[in-house]
Amino acid sequence: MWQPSKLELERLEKAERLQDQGLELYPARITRSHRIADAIALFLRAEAEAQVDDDGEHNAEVIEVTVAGRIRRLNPKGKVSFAHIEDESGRVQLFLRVNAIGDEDYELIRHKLIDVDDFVEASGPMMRTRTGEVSVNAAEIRLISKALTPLPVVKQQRQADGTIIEYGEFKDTESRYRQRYADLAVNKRVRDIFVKRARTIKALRDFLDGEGMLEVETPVLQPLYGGAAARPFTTHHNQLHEDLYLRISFELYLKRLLVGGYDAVYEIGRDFRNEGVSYKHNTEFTMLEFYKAYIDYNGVMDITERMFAYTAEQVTGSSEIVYQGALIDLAPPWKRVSIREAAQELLGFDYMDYPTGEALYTYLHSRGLAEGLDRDDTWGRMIVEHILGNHIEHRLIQPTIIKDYPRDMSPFAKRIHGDDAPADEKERRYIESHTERFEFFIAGMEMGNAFTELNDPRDQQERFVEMKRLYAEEADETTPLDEDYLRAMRYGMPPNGGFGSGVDRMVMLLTDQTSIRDVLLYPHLRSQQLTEADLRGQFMLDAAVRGFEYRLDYKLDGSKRQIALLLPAPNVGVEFRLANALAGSLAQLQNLRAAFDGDLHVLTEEALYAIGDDLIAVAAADFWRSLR
RNA sequence: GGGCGCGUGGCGCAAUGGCAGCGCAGUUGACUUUUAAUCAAUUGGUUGCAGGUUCGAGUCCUGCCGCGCUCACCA
Repeated sequence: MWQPSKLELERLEKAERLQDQGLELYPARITRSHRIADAIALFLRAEAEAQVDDDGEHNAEVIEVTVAGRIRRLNPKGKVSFAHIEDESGRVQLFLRVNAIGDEDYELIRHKLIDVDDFVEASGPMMRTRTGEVSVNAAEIRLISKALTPLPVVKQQRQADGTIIEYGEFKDTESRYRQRYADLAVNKRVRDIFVKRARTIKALRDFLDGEGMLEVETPVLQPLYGGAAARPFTTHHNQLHEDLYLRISFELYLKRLLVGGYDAVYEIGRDFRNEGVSYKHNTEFTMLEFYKAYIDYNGVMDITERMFAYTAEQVTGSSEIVYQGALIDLAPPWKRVSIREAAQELLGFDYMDYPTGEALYTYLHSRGLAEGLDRDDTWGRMIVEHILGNHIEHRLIQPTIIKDYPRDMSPFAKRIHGDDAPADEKERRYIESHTERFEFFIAGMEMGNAFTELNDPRDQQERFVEMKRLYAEEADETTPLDEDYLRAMRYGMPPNGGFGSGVDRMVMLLTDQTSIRDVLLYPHLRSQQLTEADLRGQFMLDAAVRGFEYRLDYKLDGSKRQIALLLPAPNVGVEFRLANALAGSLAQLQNLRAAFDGDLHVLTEEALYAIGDDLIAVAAADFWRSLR
């Protein structure tokens, strides 16, 4: 239960005073006529169209408005005051003159019964103040929602060139994430990020719809998980007595739909992976996947390039974006190279010359490139995770498609299909051991993954088995073999190309953010340790639920290193002292609270001094019962 | 999970082991064109939690909690 701070108590008192004056603090209806930005635009237009008459006076049309918003700046003065209010569209100044709004309302402003952070509604004609700022010359002002907790203080100074300097910025990352509402309320640029996020997703939908793809929704709760290599979250359906998994990808469900007769489907939704978090990983994240029949991965590459360029244009106005100071051009065509070519180009060797894990490790080691590499890794993993992941990925700033992945890393991708079988032994081995898969990288970050999808059920079954054999020992739970998926494929699946991409990373790119947490409204954080205030609140809640009106408090007795719990209750008149307790140990306070429900015998106050910490809970429980 | 760093009034930050301070916000008063308004006075902190060393701990040590960065993990 809420324990008001000093600042909050002050505001509560103001709220009571306002109520005593007969004001409604939270009215149900307001009468806004214009968004703030629209009001300003109307005024500027009227001003521009104004005629200059014979006396040299401007005859601009009078723009009467009623605007509403949160007070973000308040400058109360003796007889004339100023406030800035803000709605989603923008900010406008209120010009508040005692003559115009009347003594009674003016007093509310002058003595700050209406505070910064409150929502108000103001009516009057638009005007310019002497310094030229467009303002509402308020004839009326009305409180429409009282803020009892003040927002973090952020002051802004607008420079002559329009830039805004902030003072006392709200920037503690933990507080910002835990109280995102306060972050958003105070930091306009944070609000802007999520506007762009919404636009990104809308642009992606528009694009894919335009490509003739059908948007579908597939299960989040799945009896089997698959389509990616990640540990899932497990949950349980009570009535069905069945364990279920939160999906780690949409892949297998979407491809079943191609069997069903749709030519192209896509889904934008949440995936959940029970893995570590990082600047580019969150436990739940937004995924985009599409599958389109009758194209291969080259076709997917074309769509990818156009989709990213289109989305960037819709969101930022240009397919050229700036990310962390680097100019990045998303317009097609992008550079397309195989992993093999990229390694040749950037690292100067052909990994096909080292065709086993052992040989490759030995070579990389001799080049000094083996740091962090596990010599027992498979050949394919060394190439993808180590060579690409550790030595190439971070260099790929401009959009780059890296294609043709080792087969054992790509269980849902078709083998490379060349026009002719190469005569050369090495090239033949290359084609046999690689698949038509590509990943693409922008700003040194993996942005997505795509294949020419495997549609041969016999081959697919083999791959499932192969994966199990290769990775069984290290997988905590081996990726399950999905028999139903194989059955679907046996009915006949059209040749198709598939695509998957993390939408959050795309938003990072388009909003110039370096952490995925800054593009998620509510990034996952560990639960907070209970604070004193929380626990007191819990006690009070218990009290309220049980119908007692009393206050619980405790303080440290410094000399004895003891804590005292004072439980004064009106009509009971008991002041109880628990000694030797806990000394602030929250865990023990919690036990104490839990014990209120216990069935325990009565102890006297004197006895409390004699007993150890653990028994304090017992005593507290008895005290509680004595009140009942 | 490993390494490094951080945690001090509502917010932003100080404090060679020696009286816990400053700015903003708040409170009271003044001010009829302010805009980080200004001026005067003023309230508010058991320094994340628990131990330890010390005459003395915000500061040093140990453990825990939380956050950030980084490494590992993420076919």
